[in-house]
Amino acid sequence: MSQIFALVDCNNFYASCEKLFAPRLKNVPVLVLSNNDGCVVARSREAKALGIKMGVPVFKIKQVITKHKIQVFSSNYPLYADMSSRVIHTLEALVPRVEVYSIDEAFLDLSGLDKRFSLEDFGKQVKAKVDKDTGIQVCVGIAPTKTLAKLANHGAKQYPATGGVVDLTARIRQEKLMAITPVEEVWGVGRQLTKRLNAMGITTALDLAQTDPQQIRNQFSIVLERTVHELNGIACLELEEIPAKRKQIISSRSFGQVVTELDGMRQAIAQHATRAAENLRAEEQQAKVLTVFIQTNRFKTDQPSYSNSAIGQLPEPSNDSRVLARLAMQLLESIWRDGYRYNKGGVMLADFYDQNASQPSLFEDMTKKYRSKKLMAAVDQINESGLGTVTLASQGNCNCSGLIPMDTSMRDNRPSLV
DNA sequence: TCTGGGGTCCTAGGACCC
DNA sequence: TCTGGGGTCCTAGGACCC
Repeated sequence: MSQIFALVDCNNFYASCEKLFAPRLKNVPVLVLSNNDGCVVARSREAKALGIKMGVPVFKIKQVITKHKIQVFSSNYPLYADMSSRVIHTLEALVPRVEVYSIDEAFLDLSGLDKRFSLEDFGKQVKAKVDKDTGIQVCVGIAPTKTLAKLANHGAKQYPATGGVVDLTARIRQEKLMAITPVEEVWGVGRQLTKRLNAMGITTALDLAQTDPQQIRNQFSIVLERTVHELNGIACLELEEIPAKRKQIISSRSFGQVVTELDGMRQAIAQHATRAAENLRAEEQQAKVLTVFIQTNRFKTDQPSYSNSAIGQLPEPSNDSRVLARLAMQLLESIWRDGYRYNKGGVMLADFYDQNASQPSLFEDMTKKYRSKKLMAAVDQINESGLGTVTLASQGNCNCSGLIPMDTSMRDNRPSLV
């Protein structure tokens, strides 16, 4: 049986979330900014119409913001995550198989849908139900492959006459849409590939679909070859209901203020190590490899630049904040150089092991391990309870040792941006 | 003054083994 | 005398995604 996928994508998600809770923002251009309010990461329909581009630094569009009285918001991830789960909840009540692809997108499996219904009608029902339940507007793209469903969704967004739903199950419709869609809009084709494809005379999605897959594989990669197949209705990507375990966890951030002293950097890095460890424990995993990196502002060409990273291995996999923070501190010492103006730093964890299936090594102290687990569980519970916050002394704000309260600025569990 | 923060997969090349 | 070649693992870097 051939498959049918639907891609449901929330319109201007973060901006829409902000609008939901402020009726005064109806028909008003809205922007949502990245951490530290650096870049634009979401624009309402009205803001897009003013020509504001995704990812642009705010300071470059100050005048436009003032002139058009654009409403600007710092990002509020807990809100977006909450709205996202409400949307997903609605979708899961409508179809049996849902893949949560990102905070504002989900693939649905429509293969088993009753053939008496038109797919387009079903798409409209989905759209109406999400609107009714959550107030969020979505577009729906329907097609026999994920890549075509993405394309259908793009069409639904691009052309208002579609009513926000495009059914691309018929080949003739696929070709019609592909012929008028630039190749860079295809899922998996980014800036670099676009340059190379254009140079070969491939400018539309249809051009790409009609190129020999073997040639694409030879000149590019197996990834782009799969894209060609998918554009031709041959599914290479399956619906993935159960998210794969993460293989890497990163905690990093641009600093609000430039850091010039090792002490300040120690606090920041300890904080990142702790946050990464929290995320690791939430996954019930342990890490064996930790990387620390620090860098100066790459946009400032008038001051000396420096960026470096150091990788360390633990003798045993761990998700104990204290163990990971200690290693992070050692690694930081090894790459720290005085005399630079640092604006970013972070911690990466890798080489994961299942916390519940780990083999104790010959020399491992099981009592210590058990205590560590109990302590970390208690810390996480307190931190989640909202009763207060417990942290490591190295994270700053106190000169005592052991576990202490800290400020909450970095405690949010932020999902990835759109 | 002011430029995000996560993730994934693939490939190429080197080390090493037999 | 004969100095190969295939497999695997690891890593760095590049490309993509949201």
